[in-house]
This record gives sequence, structure tokens and C-alpha cells, in this order.
Amino acid sequence: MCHAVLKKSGQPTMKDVAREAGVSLGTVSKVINEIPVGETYKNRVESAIRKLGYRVNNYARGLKTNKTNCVALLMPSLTHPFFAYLTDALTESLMRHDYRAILMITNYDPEAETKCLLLGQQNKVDGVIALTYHPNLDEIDDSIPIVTIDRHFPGRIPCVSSDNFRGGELAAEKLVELGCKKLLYLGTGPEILGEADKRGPGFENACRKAGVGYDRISLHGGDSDTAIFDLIRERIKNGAFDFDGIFCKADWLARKVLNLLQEYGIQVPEEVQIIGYDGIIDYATGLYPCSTIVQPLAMMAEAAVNLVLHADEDLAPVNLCLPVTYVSAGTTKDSL
Amino acid sequence: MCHAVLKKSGQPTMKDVAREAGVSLGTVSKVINEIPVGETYKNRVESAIRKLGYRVNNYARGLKTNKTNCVALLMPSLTHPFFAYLTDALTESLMRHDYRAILMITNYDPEAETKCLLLGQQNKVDGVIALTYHPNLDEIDDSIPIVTIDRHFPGRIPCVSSDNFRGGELAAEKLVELGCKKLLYLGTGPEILGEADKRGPGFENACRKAGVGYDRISLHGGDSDTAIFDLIRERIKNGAFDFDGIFCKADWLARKVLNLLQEYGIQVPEEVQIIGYDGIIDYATGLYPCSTIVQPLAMMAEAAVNLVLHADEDLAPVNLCLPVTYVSAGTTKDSL
DNA sequence: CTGAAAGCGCTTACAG
DNA sequence: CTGAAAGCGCTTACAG
Repeated sequence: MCHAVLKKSGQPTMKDVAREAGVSLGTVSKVINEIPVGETYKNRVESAIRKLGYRVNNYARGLKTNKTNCVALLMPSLTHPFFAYLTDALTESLMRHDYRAILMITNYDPEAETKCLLLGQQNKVDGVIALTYHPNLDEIDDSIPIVTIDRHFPGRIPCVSSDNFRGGELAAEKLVELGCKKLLYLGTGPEILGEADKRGPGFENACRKAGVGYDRISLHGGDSDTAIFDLIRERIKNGAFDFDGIFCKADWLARKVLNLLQEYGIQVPEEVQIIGYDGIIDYATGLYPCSTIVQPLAMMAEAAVNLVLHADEDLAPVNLCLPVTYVSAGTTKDSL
Repeated sequence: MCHAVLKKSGQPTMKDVAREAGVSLGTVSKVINEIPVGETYKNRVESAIRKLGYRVNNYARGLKTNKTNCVALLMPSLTHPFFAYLTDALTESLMRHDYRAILMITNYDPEAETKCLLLGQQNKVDGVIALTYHPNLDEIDDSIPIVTIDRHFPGRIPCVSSDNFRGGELAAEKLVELGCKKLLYLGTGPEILGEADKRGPGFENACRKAGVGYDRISLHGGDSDTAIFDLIRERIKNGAFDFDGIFCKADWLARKVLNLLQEYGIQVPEEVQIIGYDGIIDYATGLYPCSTIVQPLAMMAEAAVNLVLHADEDLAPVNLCLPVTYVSAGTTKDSL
């Protein structure tokens, strides 16, 4: 009855612990899972664990329990600061809940999104948090909970976003309050609409309510990110802009519009005031990039994690719109 | 001999495929792993897989093969654009190699770093890529390959970084070339030094070689990120700065110094020229934040992934310094 | 080439 | 409270 005492590979297993402690496998398992066990047994197991530096193998455990403590995070890219900050917050929140984040970058590619979703399944993730431009999520196995961010699929999947409609309203209200008489909404994006596309309607709603004139330049798909600047240029005549207040769908757009107007010698915020959306502080300067509607990032991350981890208990596929705030930072008159 | 045909839970298993195809378990496994199998068997298995929508359970497979196709990514934070871009590139590279990235955010906290390393072990990752401020990695199980970025632990662990020393030299050479007569190095950082701290020595080396006078303000630990600005202010007298060329250890620092000098009415680049380090394009403006030494991000990510995936074949714990380039972007006279 | 069987490291009823 | 045993979904020698 002489077995080799040393295993060839590094990591000790539960069997090693049981042998070291002189107890059975099941007892070790119980100690680890905090199921009551005799005091002496418990001590022996615990010191054996310490001595051997034992750690549970999550994979083996997952095989039995059908729980891997991993959640897949689908993101288009981390080069957009909003996505980077969001991924940071989601990952930290997951770790606080003792979950691991499997990060997947899709590059806005629907095919890659599908592939990643399947990969997640294959890795038996306990859930998926997805910021996706995928046309639909129907083909996805509904046995695994999924939460979307900024894109609502009514009826099946909960969605977390900032209160985009309200954010648009808030921007309009502020611009009016700051004396603007002729407002403009500027937005670009992919063909597939998401929650962010409620910013425009919210803005227009508040304009109407305030009885202020407004217009909209809204482009979707293809080269909309660059094409919009030609349309903006058309509205500049003799060094004056047709509007005195602009709400941009995103801060990066606000910054580019700011630069464009300044090229034409138009003063911001004196002649034209600009409000953006996102509110990610620029790492280099430590400042907001412009006056902006701030998304509650930490809250959004926490909410998405809670939803995906407690998917079974949740009543309905909610559309959770978290409150936004306005911050003045250079492109509106209240920061003068 | 009547078994229930339908499993209660969603995901089909290999057993289901075998039953559907009328072959044994082992045969299914062989088809999946592309081990030669009779043509008819192969076809039957493949159509059964398609019909059932079967996917291998990576966990079960990993249990046998000791390979999980997961790599842990340890990052201090994703709010720094360099870390965000790097994480993006690393994740995409891993995915191209059919690996998954388990992202862990450590917030510069050594304890969290240790915890994450252990978590990685517990999840049986095939390797770790770490950008860490951990004092040492000795306590880490050496059975799992680890590659560091920007921090070299000689003797055991390969390290990938940009050629920091050369980058410092390059900055000095450029400033001299652009007519600077009195140079300054500015750097801050944590107490624990890393590869990035070779930027200063590289800079000074080139200054000496060129016979140009230089000074250095280099702070480490605690509140060095804010304290350095007081030291800079001391060098400003009557609206003039003691130096006409500055090399900053990072772009964010360069930007803040730029703002500080401008507050005092000092013209950049006319009176003082500034070069930073990192070269991450600002998402909002689409521009480099300043004249800078650009790190070869994609190359660094690819190299780190290759090293960690082929750790066994590699000869030595290399210190891989990848080539940097200089870009002029507003804070040096060559961009006028 | 194919199948039956052992085993990876765990958990969990089930007896004792 | 404790242990022996079955089984999670795979892979891999081993016979046939």
C-alpha cells in the first residue's frame, strides 16, 4: 500500500489535503464550503490547506455546481473612454461580488458579437453583460442570463442605461436657461438605434415645452461620424453660426464641433454654447472635456452586475434608466 | 431500458451527441478534436452536433487536459488611456489566438495584486500578463507562466516594454535638434521603480552626449503627482522659465505642465518646448495630446501574448524593449 | 478505426 | 458528524 507521496505537477489537490489531514475527501469539501464539521477535523483540514497552499479548482467545482463565477463582458472597444471606464467599473464590481470578468472586444462587429456570445456559453459563464450593436439577441441560448447596456430588447432582456431622454431634456433646459434662442441637436451613430438615440427626442421635447426654436442634424450608419461636419459647415455663414446653443450626442462630438467653430472664428461660449454627453474626465488634463450631461457610471455598472447575478429573482426585463447630472465645464456661459 | 430523452437543463452534452449520432462518447470526442475517424461516423457526429447546437464544455475539457485557454490580465486601472488601449490590444490578440482574457483590476494595490494572482491560479489560467506595482512576485506559484509589462524581475520572468531608455534619448535629441539649450526632465511615479524609470536616465545620457545642460525633477511615491507642480512653479521667475526644453515622463504630465506654463503667460512651443511619453491619441479630439514618444502598443501586446502562450519554448526570461517613435504634435517648434 | 473504461478534481445525496 | 461512492462532461490510453 505504498503510494508516491509527491505529485509531479505543482498544484495540490483536495485529495492531497485529505491525505495530509487524515480525513476523507468529503470532509475537506465541507470545510471549504463552510458546512459544519467537527472542531478537530476542521482544524486539521485547515492547517493541511495552509501547509500545502491548497486552492479549490474552480473548473472542477463548476462541473458539479454548474456555476463558474465568471461573467462575460462584451464591449465594442476600450479606446472610447466611456467604454474603458465602464469596463473598469463593471470589472471592479464583479470582483467585489467574487466574480471574474471575461473580457471580449467585438470592434462593433455583429459577427464577432455572436461569436463572443457563443464563446461565453462554451466557457459556461454565469451571465453576460453586453454593450452590443447586434441586430438581435434571439439566437442566444436563453438559459444564461444576459443584461444589456444602452440597448433595450423589449420583452426578454433587462437593459441598463443612463436616463438618456431626461439627459436630452436637461441639456435643452440648461441652454435655454443660459439664454439660447435657437437650438441645435447634433448626433451620429450606427444604423442600429439604441437607448442613446433618445437623447435627441428628449432634447426636442424640452425645446418644444420651452417654446424655443430648434433644429436637428442626425446621421446614422456608414461615415456619419465624418459626414456630419460638412452639414455643420453649411450652417456657418460669414463667420456666424445659425444657432446659439448646441447639444451634442457625445462629448467627443462636442469637442470636434468646438474646434470646428473656433476655426471659423466663432467664440464659444460667448456666441455659441455647447453641451455634450458622457462626462468622462480627461485623464491628461483632469478636467471634463466640455460642459456635459454626466452618466452615472458607477451606478450603471453596479446595477448591471446586480441584475445579471440575480437574474432569477428579478421580476421583469426592466429598462433601468439611471439619473444624469449636468456639469458646466467651459463650453457654456455658466463657466465663465 | 427507457431513459428520458430530454435533459432538464438547456445545454446539450457530448453524451447527447453520441446518442443522437448512434456512436460512442470517444468517437464524438475524436471528431471534435479532429482525430481521424471514419467518414460516415464523422458525418453523423457532425450533423448531430449541428442539430443539437452542441458546444464543448471548456471546464470539463480543462479538467482533463490541464489547459483552459484563459489568460489573466492584471491591470492597475482602465481610466488611464494607456492601460485601456493596452488592455484592448492584449484582449484582441488573445482572442485571435483562441484564448479568453480574464480581466482583473488592481487599483495599484499590492494586496489586490496578490489576491488576483491567486484567483488566477484558482481559475487555472494558462498564464498571466501583469502590469504590476507588486514589490515582488516570489510568492507566486512558478508552475504558471507569467509575463510582466513595464516591470522587470530579472532572472525568472520575461518583461515587455517600450524601449524606455531609447525613448528618453530620443526626446533629448529632438529637443536639442529643435534648438533647446537648457533641458529638464520631469517625472513622477510610485516608490517602486519600473522600466518607465529608464526614461529619465536615457534622457540625461543623450543630454550629456550632446553637451547640453540639463536638470531633473523626479518624485516618487505618495503625493508626487501633485507635489511636482510646486517644484515646477519655483523655477518660474518673472514670467520666464528656467528651461527651454522639457521631457515629461508621461503625456498627462506634459499636458498639465503645458497648462501651468500657459497660466504664467509662458508660450509653448515658442519659449519652452515640451515632449511627453505614451502617444495615446485623444478620443475626443482625434489628436495626440502633445509632442510625444509613442509606445508601440500593438507590438507590445502581441509580444506579451506570444511570450505567455509559448513560455515553455522560450529560452530565457528576456527583457524585451520594443522600438519607440517620435511624433510632433503642438508642443514643439517642428509643429508650427 | 471504434468502443468501453478509467480518471481529471470536485460536490452531494446516502448510509453509518 | 463522517466516509464511501456516484457523477458532473470531458479525454485518453487500452483492447478489440
